[in-house]
Amino acid sequence: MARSKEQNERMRETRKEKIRNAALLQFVKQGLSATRIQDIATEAGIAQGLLYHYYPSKEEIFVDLINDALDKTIEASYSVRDMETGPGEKIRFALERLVETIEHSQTFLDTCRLITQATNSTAIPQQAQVLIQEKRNIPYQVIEKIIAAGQIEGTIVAGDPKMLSIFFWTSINGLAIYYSTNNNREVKLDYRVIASMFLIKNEKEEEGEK
Amino acid sequence: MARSKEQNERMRETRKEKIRNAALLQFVKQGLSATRIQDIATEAGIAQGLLYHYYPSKEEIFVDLINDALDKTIEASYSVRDMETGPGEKIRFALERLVETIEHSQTFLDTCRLITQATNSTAIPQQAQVLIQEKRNIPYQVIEKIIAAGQIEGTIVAGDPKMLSIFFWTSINGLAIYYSTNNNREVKLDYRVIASMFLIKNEKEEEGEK
DNA sequence: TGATATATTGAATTTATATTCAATATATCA
DNA sequence: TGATATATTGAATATAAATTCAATATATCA
Repeated sequence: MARSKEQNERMRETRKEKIRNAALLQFVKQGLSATRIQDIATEAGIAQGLLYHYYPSKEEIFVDLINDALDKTIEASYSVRDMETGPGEKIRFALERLVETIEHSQTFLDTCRLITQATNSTAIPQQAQVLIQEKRNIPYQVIEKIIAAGQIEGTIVAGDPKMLSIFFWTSINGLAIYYSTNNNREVKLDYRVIASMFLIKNEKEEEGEK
Repeated sequence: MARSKEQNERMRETRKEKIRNAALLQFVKQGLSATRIQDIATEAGIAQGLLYHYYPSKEEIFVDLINDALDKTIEASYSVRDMETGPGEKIRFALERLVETIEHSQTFLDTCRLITQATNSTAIPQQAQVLIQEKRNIPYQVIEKIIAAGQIEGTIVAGDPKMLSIFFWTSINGLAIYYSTNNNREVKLDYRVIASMFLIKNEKEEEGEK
């Protein structure tokens, strides 16, 4: 016998992650189809042959990445849902954090780009399509419920919660997509502009700003 | 001599347009790289060989399509700029029309998707990259100016006009991208939700709605 | 240290797609 | 109608990328 089983497993997983990171970079820049195995291998600093010891194809890497990306957005929406505050404050806080994240986290932008890319293409693996089908709507549903609760609470504007949830996520996603190619450091984003679509204006707070 | 020159030119242009339409459909569904010449030819109902009589490559078609798409969005923003109303009303009207168009025009959704795809990929022809560089920001600048004028007029909220213009277009684009794969007919979109990010609330109008 | 399992490479092969091209069809005008 | 230019096809060829594989390197444990 040579190496211990667990040690091997760990090394293997580390290397796979290195490959996934390299692939993510390339997929986000070029898209799945335009990315060649060679591109991923070069980015990861390995020979293309080695890649096949870890993944049978670039499509399999894509499936792993899409799964991770979808889980991340679902987790983020759950952490908002589980906050110990009222629904209005949840929406305010979530938008504040999301806008901040768009400005500062390249990983978040990559995640948004990958999901948008996958959602808008039929040229992706069957497995990825299934994952999107299963998971994509969860964040929309989570926000929809918070908005409905906020309307009862009296802190969120009237209107179909489904529609408001669509506006919530499409604004954030549109912004992330834009920022991923225009890292516009001259402009500081104010999340309260987006928040004003959802939150009923509080007279006192408005006074405070002036 | 066989056929008249002009007649030939017209026929040629008609056929080229048929090919462009087929290519647009495929590019929007699969992206540039995943679309094969054969896909476009089949969609257009011709043999692949014939395609080369009209375009030297799929990349050339893509450049034509991107140019058209960019010109369309620029034209749309100019028509808003040239309206005979105050800036606040321009923004309100533009959003009303844009949301309506998202709900009803597949062509508009395709245009948004194509531009987003091109803007978010380095795997597109050099020429397309140049066109995007040159033309992409024009609609942002047009809306920025209207917003700045609206702030002076007193109908548009305070805040960096550049930032507000980014929120304007990224919200619309995010919505269009979402709608192009989720033609959610159960939900009727209300443009006033987006408008509330930009327009100062008019007490009288609000009363009217209740 | 040597036996063994796994990692790693890059060239050889396979497969997919783009591109060319010879053959044929069709439309127009004299 | 026949001469001519252009349209059209699909098979032949070229090109690019994916995949395999034999050769070699490296790490671990007895």
